Amino acid sequence: MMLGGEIDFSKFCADVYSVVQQVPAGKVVTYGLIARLIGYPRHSRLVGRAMAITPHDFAVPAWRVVNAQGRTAPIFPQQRQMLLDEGVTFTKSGFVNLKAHLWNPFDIFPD
DNA sequence: GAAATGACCCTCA
DNA sequence: ATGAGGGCCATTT
Repeated sequence: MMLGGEIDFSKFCADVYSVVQQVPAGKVVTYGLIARLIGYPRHSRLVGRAMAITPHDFAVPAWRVVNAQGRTAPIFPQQRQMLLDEGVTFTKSGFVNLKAHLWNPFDIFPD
């Protein structure tokens, strides 16, 4: 059983991955947004930890996860090119253009 | 148990 | 844009 405040990390990871799997090609999602969507609004860092142990296969599109500034992951150098291959645009300074590519989880206004 | 660590987030200068 | 500083919180030293 989970004691107060503690987290079932394996379940947490499963929830994180289930969200990431819903992000379509050409869109990105942020750590903080994922954290809020799965009910752990203050755990953006833990989301990062979950992503760090994601196998580099195609089951979970980990490359579509960036931080709130549009920065790509420090330990994942290929990420930028992979996003470019999907048509994601970057600013001159190397940040993802979130205004254009941040995924809307509610899909109120489909593209 | 204290201190350091990290794919984070925010504000301000 | 860049950097500093504070806040955050589970995990690992």
